[in-house]
Amino acid sequence: MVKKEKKEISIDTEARILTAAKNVFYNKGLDGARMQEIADEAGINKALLHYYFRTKEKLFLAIFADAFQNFFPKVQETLLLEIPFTEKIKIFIDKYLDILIENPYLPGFILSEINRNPEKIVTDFLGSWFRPHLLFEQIQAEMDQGRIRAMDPRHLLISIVALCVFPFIGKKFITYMLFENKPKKFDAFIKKRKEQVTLMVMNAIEIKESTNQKI
Amino acid sequence: MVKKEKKEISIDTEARILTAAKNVFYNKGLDGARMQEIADEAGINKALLHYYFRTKEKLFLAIFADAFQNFFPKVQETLLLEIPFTEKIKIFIDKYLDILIENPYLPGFILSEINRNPEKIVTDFLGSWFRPHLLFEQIQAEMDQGRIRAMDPRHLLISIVALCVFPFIGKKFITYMLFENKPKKFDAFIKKRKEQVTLMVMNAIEIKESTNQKI
DNA sequence: GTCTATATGGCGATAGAC
DNA sequence: GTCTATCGCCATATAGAC
Repeated sequence: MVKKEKKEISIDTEARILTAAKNVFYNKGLDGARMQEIADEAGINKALLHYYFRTKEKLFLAIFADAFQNFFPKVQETLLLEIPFTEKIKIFIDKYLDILIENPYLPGFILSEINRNPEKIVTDFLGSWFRPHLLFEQIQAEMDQGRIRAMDPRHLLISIVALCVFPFIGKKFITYMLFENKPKKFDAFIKKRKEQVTLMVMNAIEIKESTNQKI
Repeated sequence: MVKKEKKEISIDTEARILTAAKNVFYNKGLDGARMQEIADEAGINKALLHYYFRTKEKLFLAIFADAFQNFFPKVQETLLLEIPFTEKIKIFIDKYLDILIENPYLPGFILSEINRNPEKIVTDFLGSWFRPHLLFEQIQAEMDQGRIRAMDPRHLLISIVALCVFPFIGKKFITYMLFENKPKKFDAFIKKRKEQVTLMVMNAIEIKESTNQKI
């Protein structure tokens, strides 16, 4: 099963471990993953795993931290740009979906781990720099000036994230149920999703003069 | 920790086991759950667990099947009603969110288990009766008759589900980040979400005569 | 049905040769 | 750095008394 070809010099064992661990942890989660399986997939043995990363927990943390730090900063980046609000939303959706397309299983992984113990995740990874209220203040200002529909800013944020991220969280199931279990069909579907989400969000924040809005 | 008061006649051990198992499996997942913890929470011991449900796997399946069968039929029910389309959507969102409010951790539980092995879940639980194309046909008919905006029906379905279900999937994290870790604030927020989601979806399917829609 | 005690196996982790 | 062999624990599961 595992290709065994002996290497003259093992150049990047650590990299291969990380790749293998990523695969296994993403699919099985911390509890479901087995060090043996990671070792197999990396083409080495368990002992060597422990030589590089002393414990399973530490190996997992390396994977999680990497995933987390490659994800949230990129996402937040757009939100802090000093550009008109609707432009910002459009760019955000565009970039956010690009990131997700590149890392389709990342949200499910982060989410499942966050739900294990949110406090630890937040204090260890988010504590210092995640600033939703900066965004909320801008949204609030837009509403005060009557440029977008009045609503709880949190609804808007959650809705945007939901529309973007949900298809990936349920990717396997959705692919199975709606796309004959053919990932290519799912991917094609996702490509068209940017416009759909953008349109939906723009409609949601737009103020309709003709009707009496109830909030 | 566990209240030990000896019962004269153990009336409903099985029910207590199921309740305990549900709690533990919902929070820890199949791999993370411990039979000892379930036994403790049910106020019995491990041996008795195995007396009622021979294996951990079987106990888990009992919980999962129950969750699944209490969820999907209720959801699908509304979708098959013979009523005008926009009415249907509104009722669907209303009932769907009611179900979710009563079972906030159910979607995360089902989702994580589905992603473990989608084929098995689908063949064992969904195979026979889940009929998305019935809904899709109605959506298509509405679009053909020009009553709603033209789009891939799957985008619409996924968007509605996303808007409803996502806050619950990320409940712990969202509560922590946006509601000072106070579940009551999250609940209050969710109560207002029905209107938000309904409004958003209605705007999304509405045809605007004034503008040239690009799909 | 319910318990205590124990068997069995698997997994994370280490020892130690090379 | 990489391996083989093994330890020690913990979790599922069973045996058997009551």
